[in-house]
Amino acid sequence: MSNPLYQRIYDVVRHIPRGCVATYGQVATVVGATTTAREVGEAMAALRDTQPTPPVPWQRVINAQGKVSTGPHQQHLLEQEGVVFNAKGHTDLQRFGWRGPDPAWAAAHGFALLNEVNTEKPQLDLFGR
DNA sequence: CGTATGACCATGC
DNA sequence: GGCATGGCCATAC
Repeated sequence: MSNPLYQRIYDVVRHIPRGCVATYGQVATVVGATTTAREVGEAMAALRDTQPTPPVPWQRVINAQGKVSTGPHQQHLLEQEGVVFNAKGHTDLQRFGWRGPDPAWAAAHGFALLNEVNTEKPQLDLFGR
């Protein structure tokens, strides 16, 4: 697509590392203030017909509930990359969730970072032990 | 330009 | 946890 907005969305998705997942909302936040999760979904849907080059790792974009939105195939692709899902199809966003783009890259291309949530999290030892 | 649509999300029950 | 609702905003017609 020559669509500028979609190109920006694809650029961001291409920066999600292997073995990580990002939510539609996260991608929307990075792309820009007016961009919504719905538009990210639209941009991903457009890939069903035409795959741009370089390819976009669309499977790494999932919904805010930690589940895939398109069916078992997407989950399978992620599992091959090392992402773990439980029996109900949920993944742990704290563990596999994307922490945001490289700050230098984001600044160079005019993208935002993922503020809020992360940074310092309380040391609740509720997983692992 | 108005309407319908959507691989979404937060909220409330 | 599931289901319904309203909001969101770019696209397609």
